[in-house]
Parts: sequence; C-alpha cells; structure tokens
Amino acid sequence: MQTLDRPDLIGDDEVDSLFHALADTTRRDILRRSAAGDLSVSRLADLYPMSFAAVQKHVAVLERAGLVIKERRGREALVCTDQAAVRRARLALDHLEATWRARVDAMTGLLDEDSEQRKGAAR
Amino acid sequence: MQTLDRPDLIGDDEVDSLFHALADTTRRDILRRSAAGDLSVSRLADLYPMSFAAVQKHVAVLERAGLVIKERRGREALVCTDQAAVRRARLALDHLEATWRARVDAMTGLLDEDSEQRKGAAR
DNA sequence: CTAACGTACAACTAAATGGTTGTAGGTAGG
DNA sequence: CCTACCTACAACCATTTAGTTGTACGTTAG
Repeated sequence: MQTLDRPDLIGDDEVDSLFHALADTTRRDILRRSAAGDLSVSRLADLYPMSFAAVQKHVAVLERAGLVIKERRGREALVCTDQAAVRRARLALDHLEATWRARVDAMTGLLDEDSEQRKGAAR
Repeated sequence: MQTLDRPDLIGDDEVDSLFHALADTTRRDILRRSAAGDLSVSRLADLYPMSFAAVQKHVAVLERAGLVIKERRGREALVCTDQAAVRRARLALDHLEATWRARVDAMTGLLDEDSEQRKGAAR
C-alpha cells in the first residue's frame, strides 16, 4: 500500500511547509480526525471554536503541505490525511539526524585519528 | 476537547514550538552544524547571509524549543544541539500517527465487521 | 423551483515572524 | 589599561499568519 522505497529527496521548501503545517495544534488535530477521510470541511469546522473559513484555511495549509487531500463528493469536500505524509516528515527528521550525526562522527573520528596518532607515535 | 495527559507525552505548546523551530531551513542547518557543539553564535553567524542578530534570534528559537543549549565559554556561547530533541520530535510524530491510525483501524474494524456480516449472510 | 447547505474566495485586522540597525556590557588578548 | 570581540537586547520595518466577516456560486433536499 505504501508508495515508498524510492529515495525521493524532499526539497527545503517542502520540508519547511511540512513542519510549518505540523506546528499548530488545531492542524494536528484536523490531521488526526481526517484519518478516515469521512469528514467534510463543514463537519470539521463544527469541532473547533472558530469560523468555517478559519478551518478552511487550516485545511488549505495542510493541503499545500501535502498532508491531506480533498475529495469532492457532491456538494461537500471530504478531507483525508495522506498516509505517506507523516512518513515524509519522519524521513525529513531521519535525514536531519543523519546529517548531524555524521558531523558528530566526523569529529569523534578526528578525535580517534588523534588517538590513533598518539597510538602510532607510541609505537 | 480533552488533552491526553500521559506522562511520556509532550504538551501541545511544546510540540508547536518544536515543529515551528524545525520549519525553517536556516534553523535546520544551524541544528546540523551545531551537532558537535563547537561553534559559537558568531561563528555560526559567519555562515549565513544575514546579520549576527538574525542568527542570534534563530538560535533563540531553537533554544526555546529545547533543540539546542548554549554553553557559555568565556566570552563566547557555544551552541550544542540536544541529542534527545529529535527524539522528542519523533515521539510527537509517532503519537500523531498512532492516534490517527487508531481512527483508521476503528473504521476498517467497522468495515471488517461489515464484511463479517456479509460473510455470515453469504448465500 | 426554491430554500438551505457546503464551499470558495476576497477584504480586512491584529499579532507574530524574520529581518535590519544601534546600543550597552562583559571578557580576553596585546 | 584599553581595545577589540562576543553577546544580549531594544526599536523598528516589511511580510506573513491566523482570525474575522461578507459575498458568490454550485449542489442537494423538500
């Protein structure tokens, strides 16, 4: 079911919008509630203490970030969270951690080289 | 309406600031470069096409999100990314995914019940 | 057909963000 | 000592964001 296993690298702008979309409690809640894809924007809007238009904008942010898709069903738009999206977020985190761990390893590598040198000098 | 107060989970505001801090290319780069904890704010500022104060603000955002700590060494402040921080981000993603997967499972559970019924009513 | 519903979008406000410059104070090197 | 460096922070500006209301338009129900 996963459209994965491809080393699809994500651009900086995409990661920006991804994390920005996730950086809001209401939007994260919308994500959770839209898992089943059976809620329209109006039904979602009923759940929050803000106007319909405000919720509509939140959904738009999530949509631009690729976290949800809207499927038009008659006069209503059903919101459905993209299963692969969180995977992309996780990939971004993985990449971030990998890069910086590489730097740490590079430094400890230098330190090891240093001790290797000391070892070599002792030899 | 109710927020889950599990002991190992992070509050909404913390997740907000966490993801918000991650939603900026410069800040993610600072995070990577500060892995070894050997760069001061000034040295970091040299790496970006913006003023020292701007970088200082980015570091402050990361610091408020708990992603880095500043260790004062003499007249300079060494920036060091907190190793546990990305783990917290990952936990937040895990929790998000878990919650919504629970909803999906609940729905597919209903569907399964439905197919069980159909199976039982098989002609 | 008409009325009600759901959505889209525009215009507006208040507040937050990302950037700038300037100033003040602590610390180190010469 | 004193000068240069590093940091902290304030004030300001432009842009974006999160919210509002209002309006227009397609779709469904009665």
